[in-house]
Amino acid sequence: MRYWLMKSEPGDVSIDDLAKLPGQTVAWYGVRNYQARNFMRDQMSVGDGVLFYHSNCTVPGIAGIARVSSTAYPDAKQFERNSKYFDPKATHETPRWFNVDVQLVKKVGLISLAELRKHPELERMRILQRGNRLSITPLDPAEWKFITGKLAQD
DNA sequence: GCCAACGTTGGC
DNA sequence: GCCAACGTTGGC
Repeated sequence: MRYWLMKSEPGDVSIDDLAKLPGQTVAWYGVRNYQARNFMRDQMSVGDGVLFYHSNCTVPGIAGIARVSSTAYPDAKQFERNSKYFDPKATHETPRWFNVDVQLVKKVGLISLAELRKHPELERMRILQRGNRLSITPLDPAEWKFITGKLAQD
């Protein structure tokens, strides 16, 4: 059992968008960074905990709790010629990009980035490090417990 | 919209 | 394999 923070731009898929999808589940397509891809492909298991993070928006922060609901499989968008995620070097025989499915567990009151920064317990989180841009980052179990137990409000 | 930080690309 | 140029991310 591992824990992850996964960024989504609410203009693309917000927590409310996720809540409306069939099964409240979304294919986490479009990751085009090898480190983030490897986390999904090599380390994620069904049931892993996910903090759903809103990035690149008015108030960035954690918007909900979710879970990994599939193992990794080839990202369909890499094969779609008219998609912005199309990759001409990817083939069905040797796909380059993978994604898991993510299912909503519950929406929480937004835990802003500013709020996260207030807690010394969280100071080692990747998301709080200067220059961090990785869209998927692992969380320590203690960080997961602190955030879901102490900061998350229904 | 700015811009610092970082990842990727491609010429050599 | 180096590294300059370029593109992207994402907070502010």
